[in-house]
Amino acid sequence: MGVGVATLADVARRAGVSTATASRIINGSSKPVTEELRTRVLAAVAELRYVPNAHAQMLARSNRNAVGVLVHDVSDPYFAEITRGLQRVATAHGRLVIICNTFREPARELEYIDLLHAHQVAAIVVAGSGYLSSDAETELHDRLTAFETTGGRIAVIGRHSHTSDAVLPANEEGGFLAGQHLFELGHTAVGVIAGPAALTTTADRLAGLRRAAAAHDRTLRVVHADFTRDGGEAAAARLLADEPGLTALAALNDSMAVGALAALRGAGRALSVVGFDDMPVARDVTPALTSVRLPLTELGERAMELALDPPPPGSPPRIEHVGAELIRRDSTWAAP
Amino acid sequence: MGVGVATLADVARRAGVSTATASRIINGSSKPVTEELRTRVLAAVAELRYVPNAHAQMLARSNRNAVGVLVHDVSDPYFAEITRGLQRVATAHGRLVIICNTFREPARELEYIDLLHAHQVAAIVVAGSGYLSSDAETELHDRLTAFETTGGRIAVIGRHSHTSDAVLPANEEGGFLAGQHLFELGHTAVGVIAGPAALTTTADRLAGLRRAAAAHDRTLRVVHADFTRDGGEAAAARLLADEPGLTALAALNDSMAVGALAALRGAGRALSVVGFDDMPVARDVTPALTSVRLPLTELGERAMELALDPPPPGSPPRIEHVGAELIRRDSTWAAP
DNA sequence: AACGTTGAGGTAAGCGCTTTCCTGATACCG
DNA sequence: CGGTATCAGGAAAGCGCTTACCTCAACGTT
Repeated sequence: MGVGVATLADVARRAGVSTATASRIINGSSKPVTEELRTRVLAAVAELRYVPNAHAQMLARSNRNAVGVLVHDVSDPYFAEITRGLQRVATAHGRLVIICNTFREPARELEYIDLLHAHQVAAIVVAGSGYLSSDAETELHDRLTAFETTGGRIAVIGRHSHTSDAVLPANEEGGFLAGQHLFELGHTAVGVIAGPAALTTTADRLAGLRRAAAAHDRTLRVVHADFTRDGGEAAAARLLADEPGLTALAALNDSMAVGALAALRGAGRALSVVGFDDMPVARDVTPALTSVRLPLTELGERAMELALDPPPPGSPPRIEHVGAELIRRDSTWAAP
Repeated sequence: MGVGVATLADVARRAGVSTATASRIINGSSKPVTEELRTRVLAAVAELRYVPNAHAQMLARSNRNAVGVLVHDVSDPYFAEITRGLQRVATAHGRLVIICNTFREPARELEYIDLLHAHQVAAIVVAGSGYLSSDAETELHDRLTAFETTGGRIAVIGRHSHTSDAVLPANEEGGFLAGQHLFELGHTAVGVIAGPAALTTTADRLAGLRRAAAAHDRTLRVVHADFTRDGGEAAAARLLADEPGLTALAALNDSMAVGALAALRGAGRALSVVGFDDMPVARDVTPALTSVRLPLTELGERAMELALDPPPPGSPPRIEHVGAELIRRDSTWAAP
C-alpha cells in the first residue's frame, strides 16, 4: 500500500488482470467482461481506495470536460448570480466549472485565459463588462481566438463580440427605463452615479439614460464612481453638494444606489433613487429600492448553453438578448 | 498550421531542436542554453501560439499545484467573504483555486472530494458547517483521509476535526455575546431564529446564546429556519404570532435577521434584533443591524495558510481560533 | 600527446491512463 | 470434424510533457 497513490496498475495486479481490463471495468466500457473479474476489480478498487488520475485520463482521452469562467469577482452579488446560472447548466451537463476572479485587471484576464487553455477546458465563458479602450480588448481577443482555433468554445456575457457567441443584457434599454421612469415622475434635475467610464456596461446604461433624457428634453448631471457601495456613497455626497437642486438620482448599479441612500440619510435629504440590477438587498433597504432588474441567473444559463452547444460549423456567432424590467418600489416618487 | 493544438514537438521541430531543449527553454530551466537557440524556440512558440498542455505537465512532473475549496455556496455572502480570503492567499502562493459548491448536500460533497482528489490538488479546504448526524460526517472523513494518505493536505473551516488542521470561528462565544447584549439591555423574553438543527454552526451559536440565558436565569424561545432571508422572515412571523410577549429577537445569521426586520415591519412591531456575521447588508438596512462580527476573510486566509504550509510530520493537527465581536448599531435597544 | 573537464544539446524512459489491435479459446456451421 | 464466427481478455502503442543520463566537441592539464 505504501504512501504513494494507488495506480491502475496496482489495482490490476491486485485483481490479477491486465490494466486494460481494469480500465474497462472501472469506466463501464461497453466491452463485455465476466462477472467474476468485475467483482474482483471493483473489490481491489475499494481496498486500495483507488481514485483515477484525472490528468492521465485527460491526456489519454484527449477530451475536454471542464469549463472555465472568467468573472470580475464572484463575491460581488452581480457575478454571484450569473455564476449560479452558469453552474446550474454546467453541472446538469456533468461539467466541472473552474471560476477565475479577474478583479477587473486585464492582465489577470489574459493570464487566466492561458491557464484555462493549458488545462484544455472545453469552453471559456467571459462574464462582465469589456473595456472601451481597445488595447486590452485586442489582446484579449487574440488570446481567445488562439484558444478557439484549438477547438475550444467561447461565450461572452455582457460584452459585444463579433466573433464569439454572446448573451447580452439589455443595458441600454434598462438605462432608458430608469430614465423614463424618473422623467415621467416629473423630475427635471437628475443626477447619475455612473460606473467606471472605461467599461462598456457603464457606457451602455448611460446611453439609455441619455436617450430618455433627450426624449424629455433634459440633461443629466453625471459623476463616475466604481460600482461599489462606498464609492456610490461618496459620489452621491459629491453630487448633493455640487448640485443642490437635484430631485432624483440614478445609480448604475444597486450597490452604489444603496450607498447613495446612505449619503442621502446622512445629509438629511430625500431624493428619488433608482438603482440597477435588482439585487436582493434592494427590497431590504429603506426606502425599498426601485431598480432595473436584469435576469442574471438566466444570463448565466444562456451563456453556458451557448458554450456547451457547438453551433453548426461556419455559422455566424449567435447573439442572445435578455431583457430589462423596471421594478418599482418605494425609493422613487413624483417630483415636488 | 492545421486545426490541432501545437505540441512541444511541433515547436521543437520548427525551431530545429529537440523537445528536451525546447522544454528547458520554455520553462526557464537552469540548464544553460545558447542565446540563439533560445530566441529560435521562443519565436516558434509565439508563431505556433503554443500553450503547454497542463495535464501532460502535471503527469510528467507529478507535482500538485491547484487547491480545491468546498463551500456550500459561493454566492452566499458568508462564503463569498471566506472565499475571498482563501483566494488572496492562494494566489499569493501562485496556486490555482478550484471552487466547488456543495449546496449543503453531503452527497455532492463526497463527489467533489473525489473529483479534487482525481485532479491531484495539493490541498482541499472544506468550508462550512458540518453535520451533527455522524453518518455523513463519517463518510466525509473517510474520503478526506484517503486523500490525505496520498499526500494531500486538508484544512477545514468552521467544523471540528480531530485529524485535520482547522480554523474555527468563535461561534459559541459569538452566541454568548449576542445573548449577553440582549439580556443586559433588560430583555427577558427573547426569541431565537436558529439555522438548520443538523448543523454544528447552529448548535454552537445556540449553545452560546443558552449560556448567556442561563447566566441571566432566562430561557429562550427557539425556532429553526434555513439561514435564508425568506426563511428568517417566515420564522419571525411565526414567532411573533405564537409568542406575543417577545421584546427581542436573535437571528443566527444576518440574512435571517434581515428577514426578521421585514416581518417586524410587516406586523407593525418593534423588537430589538441582533444578527450574526455582520455582513455588508447589516449597515444598510433600517434600523441598522446590531450583529456579531466574524472575521470571515481572515478565516479564509488562515485556512489557506494552514493548507499550504505542511506541518512538521507527526505533529498533532493545528487548530486556530478567530474571535467574534459584537457590533452595536440601531436595531437593539433597552427593554421597555 | 594522452587525458580529464566542461558545456551544450540530444536520447529515451517514463508519468498513469485509454484503446486499438491481437490472441486463444469456445461455440456454431455445413 | 475442419473451418469460421464469437467472445473474453491481454499486449502495447501512444497522449504531451519532463528529466536523468548520455554524447560529442572544444578546452585545459601535466
